[in-house]
Amino acid sequence: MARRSDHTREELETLITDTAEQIVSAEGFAALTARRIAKDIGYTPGTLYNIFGSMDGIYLAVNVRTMDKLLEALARPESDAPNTPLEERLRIMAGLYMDFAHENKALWLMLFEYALTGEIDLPVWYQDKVQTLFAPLEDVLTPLFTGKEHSREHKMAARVLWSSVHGICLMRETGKIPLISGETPYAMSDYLIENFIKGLHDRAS
Amino acid sequence: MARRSDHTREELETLITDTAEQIVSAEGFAALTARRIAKDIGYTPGTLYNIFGSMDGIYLAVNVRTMDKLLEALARPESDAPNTPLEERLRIMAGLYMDFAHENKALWLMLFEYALTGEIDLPVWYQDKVQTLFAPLEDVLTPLFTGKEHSREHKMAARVLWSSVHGICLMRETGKIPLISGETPYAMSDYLIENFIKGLHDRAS
DNA sequence: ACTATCAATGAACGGTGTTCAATAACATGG
DNA sequence: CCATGTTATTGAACACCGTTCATTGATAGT
Repeated sequence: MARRSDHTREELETLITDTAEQIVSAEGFAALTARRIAKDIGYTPGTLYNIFGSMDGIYLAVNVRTMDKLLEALARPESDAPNTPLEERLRIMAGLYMDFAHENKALWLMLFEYALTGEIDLPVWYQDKVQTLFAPLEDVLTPLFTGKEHSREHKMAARVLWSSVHGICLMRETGKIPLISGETPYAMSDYLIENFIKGLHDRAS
Repeated sequence: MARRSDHTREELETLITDTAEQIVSAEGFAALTARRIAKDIGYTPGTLYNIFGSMDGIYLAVNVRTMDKLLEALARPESDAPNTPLEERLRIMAGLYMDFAHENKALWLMLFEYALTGEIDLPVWYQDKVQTLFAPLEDVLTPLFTGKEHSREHKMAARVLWSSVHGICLMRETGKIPLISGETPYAMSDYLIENFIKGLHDRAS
């Protein structure tokens, strides 16, 4: 039996989450099992259930961490240089998103595999976390939507753009919806942003 | 033992696919197991493996059928009325897509759950089937891209629009990426199409 | 040192996809 | 009509899965 005070409850939480994250990164979501995590940390599955209640709890913990990393990636300074045109800021941000998804493929896919699989409602704190993902995009779009009467449209534009880039990203990472030969997802997202923003400007004038 | 000539091999194929489709429709992808299908059709799991080799084969068979039904739905006459402006045709088609996803939620989700889960490459005939899904959208966009030099852009526009509507649709059906309160996915897709097409027209002029 | 607490265990349960020797239903030739 | 060969079908078995829970044993308090 493992020494009872080898780790505090908090230490175990992060130890389990760390290990889970590493397994997914290296071998994909399918390799993430209770027995595997337990083996890697030198405990037994029961301990995972003391801490997280179920595998779902572990999935959520890993996903929250992935969202944090994603938010960090989107805040990279390139997109914050002053005097950068709005459209280019958007292109950079979309690029950062796609880069992140590509470099953290398994973790990024897990974000949505799990969301799709689960039939039960996600906890509110998790939903709130998801909401925060839109903030960087909304910030970039702010100049286009001054005035309170455009608040709804502002939110909508952010979500529409987000969904769209996400859809393109899914094409690339799953490889199931085939890209056009020779066409990069970056070109596709640029094309989308270019025309969508052009349309938005038309409205303003 | 079931009478050996109760069903031909072909009959068994469709019988299994039918049953699998029905189980997913009624109870979701998670309820689709080999033993369950076998029980429903009065055979044993082994028979499924004689016919489809593995559960993957059954997943693919169901998905192909779903894609066929989707293609059929997208070809509904509403979108073919003459003198309909291109933008409205697009809005209708996006609406038909979202309607289909909503009315066949479990089957539609299965299309992507499976694609995400599987690590192995999909068979070519399946990839070809996926390709056909873009055709209706490409057809609608044809007037915007006359001339051979725009062939690539034509394909790209279709895929970008498709991915985008798909992303919005995912928001709605999974409920994980929250929609704005009071904003329908239809409004979002309309907003996307309106501005994207406006941008495309700018280019032309 | 004794005791009460409780983290950790490991066996067990009912499920999964999958394999494969045995079987039984059929088709065929004598 | 029977014997034989073929093969679809079976069901037990394997290695896994998430999850539960009585038992155990390390710890902390007295």
